[in-house]
Amino acid sequence: MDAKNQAKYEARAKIIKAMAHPTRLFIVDELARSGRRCVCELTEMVGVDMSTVSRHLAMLKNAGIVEDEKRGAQVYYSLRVQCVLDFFECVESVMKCNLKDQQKLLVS
Amino acid sequence: MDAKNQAKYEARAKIIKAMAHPTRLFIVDELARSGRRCVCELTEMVGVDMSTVSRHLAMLKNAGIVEDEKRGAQVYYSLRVQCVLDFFECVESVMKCNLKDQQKLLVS
DNA sequence: TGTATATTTGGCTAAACTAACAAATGATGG
DNA sequence: CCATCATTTGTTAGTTTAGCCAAATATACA
Repeated sequence: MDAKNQAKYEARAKIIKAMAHPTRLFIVDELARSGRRCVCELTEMVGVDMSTVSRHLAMLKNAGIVEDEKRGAQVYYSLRVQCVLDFFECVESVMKCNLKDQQKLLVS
Repeated sequence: MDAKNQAKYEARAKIIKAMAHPTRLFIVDELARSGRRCVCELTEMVGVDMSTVSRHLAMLKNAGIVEDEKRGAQVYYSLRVQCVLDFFECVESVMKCNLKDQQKLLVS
């Protein structure tokens, strides 16, 4: 793999990596469901320190997955690209496929 | 987030994490393009030790993204689920979106 | 102005993770 | 038996990072 390709796949991996954490997945899922949430709301839902949630959101923003909008004292986050939901769909089908194979093993 | 949800998002994250590496992304891309590749072919393309490639493939297999088939001395890998290509498509559109925003910053 | 709330950031620690190579082990084919 | 292909083990070194606390910043409201 040459340097150019290396850089290309590193850039892609960076974006995917931003999704590869349970808390951030939850946040993305919640934003997809509700459209928009402020940090304090997400903090309560997730149940960790607000500074931690803020960091997770900064990662998602840095990757270009979410965007923020200041409204008074609150900062509201929302999805910047809708297609991230395809991620979930695909992950679900992989999991279903894994489950099916495990059942096959049990039967035989 | 309760324990049940925690487990749910951890399982999802595990699958996404398996894709969050440039070499593994390259491999998935290559398998999507060519349909099937043995370890030795991939090793030459990637340009790292064969044992390293084998490990990457084991991770992808463990996540349920690829499957293997033994043919004589070689082991051929192929995609188990086609929808992973949606990942790429989405990542591309996120990157395009990022680029567009950067250009806006330059103009203003 | 002063206080409370919301958010980000710096500092820090512990920990997990992981990629990579080398070497040993297994399996297959000639 | 030897060569090739592949996996596994051991190891190292490096990165990463998630989490909390505390400090800094920003806004709203009394």
